[in-house]
Amino acid sequence: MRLYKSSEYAIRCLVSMAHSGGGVHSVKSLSDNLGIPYKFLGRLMSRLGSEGVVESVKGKAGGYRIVRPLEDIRLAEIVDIVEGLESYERCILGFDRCDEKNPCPMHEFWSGHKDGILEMLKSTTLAQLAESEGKKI
Amino acid sequence: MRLYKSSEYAIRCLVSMAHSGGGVHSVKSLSDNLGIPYKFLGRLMSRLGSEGVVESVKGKAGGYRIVRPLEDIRLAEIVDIVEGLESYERCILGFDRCDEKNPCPMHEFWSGHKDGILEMLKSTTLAQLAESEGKKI
DNA sequence: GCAAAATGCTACCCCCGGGTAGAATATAAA
DNA sequence: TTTATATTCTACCCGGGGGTAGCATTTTGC
Ligand code: SF4
Ligand code: SF4
Repeated sequence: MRLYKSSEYAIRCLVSMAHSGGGVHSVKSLSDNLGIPYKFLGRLMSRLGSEGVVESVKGKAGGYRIVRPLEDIRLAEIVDIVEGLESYERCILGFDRCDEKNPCPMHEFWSGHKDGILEMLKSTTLAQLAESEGKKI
Repeated sequence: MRLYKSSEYAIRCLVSMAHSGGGVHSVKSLSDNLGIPYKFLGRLMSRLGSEGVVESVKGKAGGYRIVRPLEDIRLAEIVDIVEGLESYERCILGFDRCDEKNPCPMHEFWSGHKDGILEMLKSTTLAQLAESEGKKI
């Protein structure tokens, strides 16, 4: 019942970058500041780069930079890239092919929360998260 | 963002047993009816037996039987036995030591849903789930 | 008593998320 | 041009959830 660590890392990383302006951040500095394993974060950022969320700057003083507008990057997109959204679109019990006509006994208890969480991921943008100055990342 | 398969199996299995009366159910029949791997379910039921949720009946025509009152068995207890509740008591981002004074930027978005889900697990009993006749398990 | 049918137990296997290591490559600064 | 600093790529290890196999044990029904 939690995001994969990769998703957590990606979100914290992007929020941190957005928070401190649109400059270039090296994986090394991000790794140190956020306490994320260096090599692991490197591979993760590379992935986000190939998906067009960030842009890589090679060579000395290089790193990664967010290119798209912050208002345009939603949590759901990040989670989808890193771990996929399948788990968030179906039920906590993992059943396939569920609808209102053929629910399991838990449906009425679970359905609302599931939809709420997915909606939260889909509606929250990096811009919103970056606004919260002073809060921990 | 879902229960472990073990938790799903345990819940479906217990609901099925509760649904069809308080008799003895063999692992074989449960495995066939619910489509759960036989050996895997056997080990899982053994676990539930040692935790006092069900009782094992050995020998021919043996199996497992729910002993405690259905109103007394809550989903949270089952999940706790099978996979632990730690993941449901902390946040979707996996941070430690969070409080209202030192929130991360996602807190206001996430906190309500997290509490709601845990509360749902804690308040839902097997008796409630067993009531829903005709619904799929 | 004996065989059938059930649980109980141990030892494996596979997959994948998480993490590490190292070398190759690119590039800006000195 | 050299060098330091960065990304990039591949390969590997580890732990745990999920799953399988086999055999021992228990007890009922014949
Ligand atoms: S709670 Fe609803 S969505 Fe989940 S398995 Fe049951 S019927 Fe399907
Ligand atoms: S959302 Fe709240 S509980 Fe979760 S990491 Fe942020 S501050 Fe902590």
